[in-house]
Amino acid sequence: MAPPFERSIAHLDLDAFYATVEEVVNPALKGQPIMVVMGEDLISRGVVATASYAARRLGVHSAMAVSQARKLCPEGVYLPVRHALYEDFSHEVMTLLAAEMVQLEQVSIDEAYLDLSDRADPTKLMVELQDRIVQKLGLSASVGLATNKLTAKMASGYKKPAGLTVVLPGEEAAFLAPLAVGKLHGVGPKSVQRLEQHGITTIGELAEAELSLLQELFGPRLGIELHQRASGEDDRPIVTERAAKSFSYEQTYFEPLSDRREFWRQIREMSAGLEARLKSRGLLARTVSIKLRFNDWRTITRAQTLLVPTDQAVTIAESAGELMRQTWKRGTPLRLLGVRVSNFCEPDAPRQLLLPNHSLPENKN
DNA sequence: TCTGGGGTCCTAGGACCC
DNA sequence: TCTGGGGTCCTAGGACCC
Repeated sequence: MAPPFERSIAHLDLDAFYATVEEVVNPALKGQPIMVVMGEDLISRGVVATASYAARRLGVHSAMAVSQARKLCPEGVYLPVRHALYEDFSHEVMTLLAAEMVQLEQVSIDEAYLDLSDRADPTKLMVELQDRIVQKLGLSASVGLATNKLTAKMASGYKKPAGLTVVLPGEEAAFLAPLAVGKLHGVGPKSVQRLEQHGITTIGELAEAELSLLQELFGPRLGIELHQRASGEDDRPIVTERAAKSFSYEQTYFEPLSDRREFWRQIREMSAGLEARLKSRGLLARTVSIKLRFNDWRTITRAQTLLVPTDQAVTIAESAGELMRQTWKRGTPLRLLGVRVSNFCEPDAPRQLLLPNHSLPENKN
C-alpha cells in the first residue's frame, strides 16, 4: 500500500568511522594515513577494515589486503581493530540521534535511518545533528535525505565526508540514473559482471532494462526488486527493532592448521562465547553449523538441527564436534574454522536438559 | 597479489505430509 | 498401481553488506 503522504527519510553514515575514532582518542594521528586492520597480522595477512581519508587519497580502501596497502602507503599508521571502543562511540552517536524522538533504525555500527516525515525542516535538523556529532564526539557524518531508504542511502554516499545531499520527491530516478550500477545497494561485483555482459553499466540503464531479462539473470523476485530499486522505488519501512537471527565466531589461521586437538579447543572456546551471547539475550538456538575453509579457499558449511533448543556450550560444542567428525578428513589442513548458532526460538520453549555428570566428550577422530 | 569477521537474505533441492 | 500439487522444514551454497 502506498503511504498516504510523502515520507522523509534520512540516512546518516559516519565517515571512515574506525579510523576517525582512532584519531579522536589519539589526536597526534589526526590527518595521517591510518589503516585499521582486521586479523591478527598487521604486517601481511590482515585486511583493511577502514582507511582514513588521508590514506584513501593514496589509493587504500577497505577490504584491501594489508600487504597491498603497505605498498601504496609504507609510511602509514597500521592499527589493530578495537571493536569495543568503536561500539562505545557508536552507542554515543545513536543516543544523540535517539534524543530526537523520531523513528530510528540502526543498520550497522556506523549507519542509521531516521524517519523525519513529521518534521517541519528535516534538512535543518540533520545539519544540527551533524554539528552535534562533531562537537560532542569529534566524529564526522554524511547525510542523505530523500523519500525512501534506498535513495537516502545512495544520497549519503554521494558527497563524503561531512556532506549532506537532498533528493527531492520525484527526482529519485534522475538522481540515481547516471551512477554506476555497482553503486546500487545490493549490486555487488558478480552482478556488475553479469549486467555488463548485457550492456548495462549505469543505474539508469538498469531501470530501462527489460524486466524479463533481469528476472532471467537474477530470478523472479530479485529481478523485480532490482528494477524497482534502480527506478528509485522503495517502500521498506523503518524497522526500529530487529531480532538477531544468528551468532557466529570464526578464526582464520596464518598457517593452515591440521591439529585436531587445536580445532577441538577452538570449538569449545567459540561455543563458550556463543553460550554467553545466547544467555545474555535470553535466547535458545536450534541449529548449529560449522564452517571450514581449505587451502585452496574452498569453503563449506555443515549444519545440524537439534531436537531440543539449547544455550549450553557443551551441547553446541558436541554438535559442532560431530559435524567435524562427519566432514573433516583427519590431517586435512584448514585455513578457517567457524561455529555458528541460528534458528533461535522463544525462551519458554522446551530446553535441553543437562545431565549431572555430563562433561565435554573427547573428540573421537 | 590476496583475501577479517561479523552478519543478512535468497535460491534450490530433498524429505515429508496432506 | 499410478498419480498432482501445495506447504513446511532442513541443508548447502552464494551474493552481498559493513
